[in-house]
Amino acid sequence: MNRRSFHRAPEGERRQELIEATLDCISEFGLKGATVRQIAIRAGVTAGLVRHYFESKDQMVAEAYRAVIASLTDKASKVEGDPETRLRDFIAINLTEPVADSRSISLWAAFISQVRVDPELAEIHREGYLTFRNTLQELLADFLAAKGKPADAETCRALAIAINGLVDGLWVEGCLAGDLFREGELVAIAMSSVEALLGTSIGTAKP
Amino acid sequence: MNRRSFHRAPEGERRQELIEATLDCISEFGLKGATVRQIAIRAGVTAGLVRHYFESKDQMVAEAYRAVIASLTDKASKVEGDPETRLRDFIAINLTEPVADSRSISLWAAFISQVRVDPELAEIHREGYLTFRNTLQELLADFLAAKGKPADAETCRALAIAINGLVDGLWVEGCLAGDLFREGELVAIAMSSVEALLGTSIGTAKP
DNA sequence: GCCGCTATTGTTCAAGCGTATAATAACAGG
DNA sequence: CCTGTTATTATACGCTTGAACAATAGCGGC
Repeated sequence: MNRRSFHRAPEGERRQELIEATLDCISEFGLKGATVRQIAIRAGVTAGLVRHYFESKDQMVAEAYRAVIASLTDKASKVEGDPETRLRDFIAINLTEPVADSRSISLWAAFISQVRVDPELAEIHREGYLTFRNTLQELLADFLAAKGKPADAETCRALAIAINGLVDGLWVEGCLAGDLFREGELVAIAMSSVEALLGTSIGTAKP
Repeated sequence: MNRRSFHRAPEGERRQELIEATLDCISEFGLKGATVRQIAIRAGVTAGLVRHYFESKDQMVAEAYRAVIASLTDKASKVEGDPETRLRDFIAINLTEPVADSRSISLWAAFISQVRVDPELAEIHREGYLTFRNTLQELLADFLAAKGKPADAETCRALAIAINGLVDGLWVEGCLAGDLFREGELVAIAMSSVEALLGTSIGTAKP
């Protein structure tokens, strides 16, 4: 019986490949369909190797969750330009691909459904949520200041909670039923809604 | 070896008990922790009985999902009174217990994570979502008409999408991190946000 | 060019899974 | 009180799972 040939992956690369394969399996087959064997097949290795890189399957899943959070928040946290542009980009990024697609929400939901079961996942979630909301809150404070609008901390907090909710909710709607909306419709609705909430144009008015 | 005594449950009751036990297990242990044996223990019966009531475990899970959707939408769809009161109650119901709690979102997320895997669950979800949004859209149309505000179908559609997103998003925030908000804070934020979106008071102004 | 290290393979194991089936306890009707 | 029906239990089966382990192939240092 011939042992199949194999090549050694460069430092750290295998780890990343395994995490990516884990996410592929979770999004395609669900959490319970993401078995060690299935993940190994997807990554093009054998099951035994998983245990060489991760102490347990649970640990690998937790790391995979961190990767999901990062992929969902990285781009939006790096917006640049003047406050108005940053706010607009923040909203648009979160409601268009690749952040808003069915794979993303499958992964997000799979992990959210486990936060009650696994305290480590709960901690990862809370940290990601607060980071996201605080980014938004600073964005809003900068924007309102630039517009010469009064914006005490309490007002900014309430607006950040509301707009965070709005964006998250529209993100869910779009991910789950993208075909029910016209191209760009969700982004347009989000923009005009945020304008209504802030009582100010954010530069999206039609000519 | 003594066979344990048992009693026959009234017609249909067992079915309901099994579905409830299924939901308990999913919320406590996750989808993969909700095994036939665990569910049977929770329901106080033996595993074999499950197959007497359901053709397969998958079928039972699908029925359990229907029960979740119903529990999340039933109360809000039965609001009564004048349009303003109905709109206010609709919002408040969705953002307070028992609709908004950590068990609800665990269940919701567990099923959402499977809509890509199981077409039957996807169908159940879509139906529930559209029903919910249409209820809200009619609520808005009635409310705006009562206020003497112009409200063509397209405007109502956009408002329903936005407010649905807002309520869903705040629901998620509240379910996952209820301790980060003050008592009634999310409802208050939702009310003032909806007022801003509609450009009208909905009777929540402070004296 | 050999040697040691380790990344990778292939195999095995006990536990738990969903399902199938036979035995039996409870109940309804005559 | 007996009898037929069926809801329920108990047990078994084949399969998959996460994990453990020994064997080995590839690679860096000498």
